[in-house]
Formats: sequence, C-alpha cells, structure tokens
Amino acid sequence: MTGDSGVRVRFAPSPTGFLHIGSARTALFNWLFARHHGGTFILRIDDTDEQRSTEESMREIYDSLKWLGLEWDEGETAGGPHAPYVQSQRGEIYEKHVAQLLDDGNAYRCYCTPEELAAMREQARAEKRDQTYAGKCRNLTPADCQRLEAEGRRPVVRLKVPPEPITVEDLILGDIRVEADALQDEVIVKSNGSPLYNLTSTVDDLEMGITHVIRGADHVNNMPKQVLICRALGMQPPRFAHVPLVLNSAKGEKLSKRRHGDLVSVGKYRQDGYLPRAVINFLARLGWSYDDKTEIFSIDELIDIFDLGRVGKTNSVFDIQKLQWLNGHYITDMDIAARTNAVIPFLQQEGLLLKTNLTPDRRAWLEKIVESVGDRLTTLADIIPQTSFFFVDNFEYDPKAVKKWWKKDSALEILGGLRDVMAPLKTFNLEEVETAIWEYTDTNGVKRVQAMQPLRIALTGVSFGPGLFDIIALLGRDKVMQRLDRAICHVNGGA
RNA sequence: GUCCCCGUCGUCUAGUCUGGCCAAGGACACUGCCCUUUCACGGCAGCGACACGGGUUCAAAUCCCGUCGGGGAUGCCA
Repeated sequence: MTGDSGVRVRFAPSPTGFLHIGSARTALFNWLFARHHGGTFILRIDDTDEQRSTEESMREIYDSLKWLGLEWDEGETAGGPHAPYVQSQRGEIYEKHVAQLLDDGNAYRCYCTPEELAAMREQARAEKRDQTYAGKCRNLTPADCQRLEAEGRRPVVRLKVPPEPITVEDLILGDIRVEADALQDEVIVKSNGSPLYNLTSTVDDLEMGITHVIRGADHVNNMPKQVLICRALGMQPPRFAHVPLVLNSAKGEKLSKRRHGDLVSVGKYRQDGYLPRAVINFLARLGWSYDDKTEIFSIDELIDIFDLGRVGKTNSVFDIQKLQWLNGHYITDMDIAARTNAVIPFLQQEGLLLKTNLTPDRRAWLEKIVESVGDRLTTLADIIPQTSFFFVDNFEYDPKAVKKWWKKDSALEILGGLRDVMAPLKTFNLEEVETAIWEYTDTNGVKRVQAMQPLRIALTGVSFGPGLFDIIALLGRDKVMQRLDRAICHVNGGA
C-alpha cells in the first residue's frame, strides 16, 4: 500500500493512555492526506517520556486505529525501511545527531540546575519579560566544563539558536513569525542523557523522510524550534500543518485525558456502539468541510476530496449529538444482515444471546427482530432496551409506563378484553391479530392508543419500541397469552 | 505576566484570500405542526450568528487599526 507520490506523513502518538478523540482526528487527517496523494502513512510511537509511556497504551492505540480503519503503511507491526518505529529504541540515532550538533558548534552543554533556571524564570516573570534562557553557559570553556562537572553537575545539551526572528509557513495557519527575543537555546538532551521531544521528533521526521508534519495546534510553538534544529543539522525541514484543537463543550477548554476521562477515548465510543464509519465522518467534519451543505461522506469520498486547505483555523467543540445523528444514519444504512451481525456482540455481552453460533432458524428470528427495530437505533447498544423483552420473559414493568397506562380498572378491562378476543384466533398471524384488536377497540369505543399502550407494556414492559404487531408476530401466540395473563395478574396486585 | 494563534446561529460550518450575487446558506440540537398503536423515522414550519469600536470604500462578514473575548504555549513533558 506504500504510495510512490513522495508524500510521507506520520502520526506519532505518545503511549500515555487511550487514543484521544482529538488525536484520532489528527491521525485521520494524516491518513486522508496520505491516501489522497497516494503517499505513505507512518505510525511512530513517541515514547521518550519513559515515565508515562506504557505497553498497554500502545496496544490500545493500535486497536483503536485499526478499528477506525486507519491502517498504517510503515510502523511497528507493519515494518518498513526505517525501523524501529518506536523512539525508545532509536537512542543511537539521536546520539549521533547530538554529537554532530555539538561538533559543529550548533549545540553546547549547559550546567545550570533546574532550581537555578526556575529562579531565572521567576525573575523574568516578575520583570514582565519573556522567560527565556539567557544563554548563560553558551561560551563555557573546556576548563569551565571540567570544573562544573567536578562540582557534581550533569549538563543538559542546548541548541545554539541564532539571534534572529524566524518565520515558518504553516499550511493551515499561514505564516507564523516569532521574534528573536522569544526564542531561546532549547534543551535537547536531559542531564540524564535522554533526548527530548523536539530533538527526537525532528530527527525522526528527517530520518524517515517525512514531507508533511500534520499535528495538533498545541505544537505550533514547537515548529520554529524544530525548523531551527533542521537548519542546524543542515537539513531541509518538512512542511507543517497544525490542526486546531478539539475543545470540551462545557468550558471551551482543550479536551484532555486527565479532565474529561473516557469521554475523549476512541475505545469508549467503540464500546458504546458507535460505528467506525460514523466516527470517521464526524471527525472529518470537525474543523474541515467540503462545501456549504454536504455532511455525509463515505471513506472513499473523503480520500478523494480531502484537502488541508479546507481545514479551518478555529478550534472546535466536540458535539456528541451530531455524532449520534451520524451514527443513527449509518446504522440505518446497513442492510439487515450486517446490522444483525453488528448488534450480536452487544446482545451477547448483555447475556441475552449465547456466545455460540446461531442455528439458521435462530438467526432468521434474530434478523426479524432487528428488522422490527427499524431505524430506532442511535447506537448499537440501543438494541438492548429496544429488544431485551424478546429474550427474557420475566422482565420488570417500567414504573412510569405502568403509572401512566395501567390505571387499575381500565387496564384490567382492556387487557382482559384483548385476551378474550385474541384467545380464539386460529392462525394468530399478523392480519388476524390486527383485525381482532381493531374490532375490539371499535366496538368498545376505545381509542386505539388506549388499548395498544397497555398491551405494549404487558408484552414488553416499556412504553416504546418496535411496532406492536411486529412484536406480537415475533412473540407468537403462547408468549403473548402468557404475558397477558402475567400482566393481568400484576395489575390485580399479584406477584 | 510574556509569546503565538483564533473570533459567523447553542454546536459543526459555507461565505473572508480574489469587497458587491449575503437584509448571511446548510447541518446537528431545540420548538411547533403533519404522519402515527408507542418510541423513533420522515415531511413542513419556526427559533437563531457576522464579538465590539473606529477607519478605508459608491459598497465591508469580507480590507486596515484598536479593544474585548477564547484557546494554546511558556517544562531537563509530548
């Protein structure tokens, strides 16, 4: 699947938790961009923060990406010419580049301690200045270094940043200009010897031949730093495109794992019964649009028309109602067989269906149930409240429904009346049942709804759901009569 | 505080670059009506925005300036 257009993009998550919904959108934009241009989509794991990175998180990210259908052409599990694709395994590569930077005089060792730096920052803030490192250790002699190391100090490595403003073009945001004052000699290697994000990310983008860095806008101010590193390395930087962030609806702040829990987890939407197609469509339209009216896009259409130039500059708010609408649309869009397949795991998980293969009869019956539900599913998990009564007999009666529709005397009369007209039916087919019920309501002057709702509650326990005649047909005579008796007994105050 | 970015209906957005076709269009949500055995679906209708103030211009949502608001960053995290 590796393309030959020369376009190479990467999605580089840090494995510090589940796949965040905003990250998923970044992955999607990268993937769409690669597919649109016939390029290569690379998955790289940026785990230089050993403290927070976990193996489990890595697996979950793989799972979520695969579930969304965002297959990668190069990366862990896919292989590729630039393996390994996990930063924690690429130490030597970074060391080599840091050595070059040091040798060329483009980087230097700094012996300031974190405490000293914090003090300098505090002072800068008090004086309302940029809190940038002033380059104190920039011109240390080898003798100075020796003396400081003798004190027990361990140096960090800093990039030597030229004192001039820099302007970098962003494919979404336009030109980003940073004044020389706001730039500082960034730390690229920690005092314990481990390289930092701006270094590793830049080196890998260069090494892996990345042509376009498409990532979240929380990285915009890393862009100049990384371009500077490229220059110091004598390399041409990739092009950048920063995608505005996805905010939390309530407060308008960045959606974060810490604050918003699994609300932002792709895995949660999978569990809750959302379709990958719906999530993709939703994510695509968050911050991107094609024209002034189209909302529904197939994957192929997205690949065909996706364009970074149509990504907006403003942050957007995650609106689950729109996702729900799309999900309902895509569920309805599936044929009955596919919908049945999709819903089976949810029924099994709820214990309504055994986790074994269905017999052809049982399968046909299930499909009819699914068909009866029609377009009432917003999520696949909605199959439970919509149909659980098909699978269990001793369901509870919803108290609110009972209160509204089972006023003792009338309910008894109606349920009894319905039982009496249905009992003698010969075939109990849909037509026959319908005729009998309408005959009952018409001759007794009962409004249809006043008969149907009590009956529905008797048969399903709730006041909503598929068409009642479909339910009756699927339940069959025995269950219908049993449930009617049970309901009458219940209204009478029985158990 | 400082730096960077952004500001069209509640939300996602079209329109902004290339000023007039915009008394601002679509979608989700919401409200009402129709349909209807329920709940949904669907159909129709309604509600609803150019952050504010200056300027440029015959003409500004679109260009310029300022203010205000929001977000991000400011780390030996990514």
